[in-house]
Amino acid sequence: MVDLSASLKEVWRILDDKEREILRENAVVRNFKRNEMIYSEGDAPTDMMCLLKGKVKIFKEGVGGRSQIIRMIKPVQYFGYRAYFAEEAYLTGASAFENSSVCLLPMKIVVELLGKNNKLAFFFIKQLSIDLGIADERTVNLTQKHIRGRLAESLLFLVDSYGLEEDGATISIYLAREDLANLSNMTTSNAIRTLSNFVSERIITLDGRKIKIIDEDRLRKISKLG
Amino acid sequence: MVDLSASLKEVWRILDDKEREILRENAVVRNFKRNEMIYSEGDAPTDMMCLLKGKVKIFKEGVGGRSQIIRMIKPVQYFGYRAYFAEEAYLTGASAFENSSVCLLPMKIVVELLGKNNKLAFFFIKQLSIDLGIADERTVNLTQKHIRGRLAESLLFLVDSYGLEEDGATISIYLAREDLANLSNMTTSNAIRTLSNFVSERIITLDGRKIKIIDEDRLRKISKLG
DNA sequence: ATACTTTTGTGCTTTATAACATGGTTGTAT
DNA sequence: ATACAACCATGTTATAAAGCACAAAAGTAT
Repeated sequence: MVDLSASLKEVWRILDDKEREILRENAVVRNFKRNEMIYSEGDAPTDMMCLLKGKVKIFKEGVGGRSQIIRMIKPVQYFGYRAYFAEEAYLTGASAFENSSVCLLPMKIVVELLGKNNKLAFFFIKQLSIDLGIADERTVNLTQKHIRGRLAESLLFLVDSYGLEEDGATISIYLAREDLANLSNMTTSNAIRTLSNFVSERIITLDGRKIKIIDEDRLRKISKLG
Repeated sequence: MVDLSASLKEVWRILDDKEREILRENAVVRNFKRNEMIYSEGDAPTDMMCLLKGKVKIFKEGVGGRSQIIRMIKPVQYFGYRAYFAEEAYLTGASAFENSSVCLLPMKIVVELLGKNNKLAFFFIKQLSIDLGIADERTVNLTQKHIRGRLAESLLFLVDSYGLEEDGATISIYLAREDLANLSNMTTSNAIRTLSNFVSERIITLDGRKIKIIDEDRLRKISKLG
């Protein structure tokens, strides 16, 4: 898993003083409440976003109202720029898992900077390339692995993305079973069921939405072998 | 569906005479036989490719030897540059469906041009953004639609990508049932079965690997409703 | 505190799809 | 022409996962 939290610093380093000034002048910080939509499928993209604080999910509504979480954002990570570059409306929606602060940068300004600063262009090319790779991997994982493998993978993904609490075992994000299901491409009942199976197998323990990883090796094996 | 066949001309237009000369000097054309691998999962990427003639599939091996076709390339389309930009090994393999001619451009040269020509950078940013959107759509389609929906979608995708023959109905690519299955995320038997169902429902007709679309509207409905 | 909604947990049933088995067909190499 | 391999077709069985029903628990609003 790539540590994308480096990206803010990275971008900042790429820019010169004048460019940083331009960004500062045009950036707006907005706060979003728990479960508030940041943008919706079909919206016209105007701004690029940088998550300063909180947690955000990017998702798509599929057939029959089932929603699929495509990726999850943590501070400090950029998102919401793909659609503008592709000259499309948003194909996904974004909403805040918890109260979040987002910095909005007008894409027009970004494109202007991009036209002058090649390093910034390389930054986006690399980021998009990494994300495309992740998406391709994800397609195969979600379609070919069985339920246990998909859930195990999601748990490991959450650990990679949001880390562990001070105890070194509890995943630092508390998701509803439904979100865990949408992340792992399964029904809520199956997420619940499979979680309890993992508990009986002493792979994890549960305390409400807190998930503690007991046997990470085993989780990795389950994730790998589908 | 985006017509990517415009991309060669597009790129060519972006470049100036000197840049075109550099490309010409460093480009190599290679021919690949039917079913020959162009690159493999795990290889280190060195060149970007442009398909001049033929048909190419990009695929990934999943768990249990099942392979998943990620995308298909037609002339004149670029491919194989993602991994280099992401600074990764190839996550996918590419092989020729039929005898194909591929033009190879060293990525080092491409990156050099990229550093000087911003329009070229924008070209890649846009292309990657479009592909990322397609990948996200695909994830949801492959995971949430039922077999009939997935197969219908694949058939429409093939029509969009490779077009129809002079009769205005026969899809201009002849795939083995297995490839159709790998494209639609199902087993070969189910691809065969579902195709015959479509025949009995007078949605398509079959003649070996030739697939004739009789009722495109119905195919679209099936694809949409999962 | 109370009622009310949402979320979680479990057992049971149904269904979609994979897996398997077998035979026919087509293509290909000798 | 013959043999052999790959591909296609179809029926049967097995199973993973969805769907449904209901109850308990937790969270939220009045």
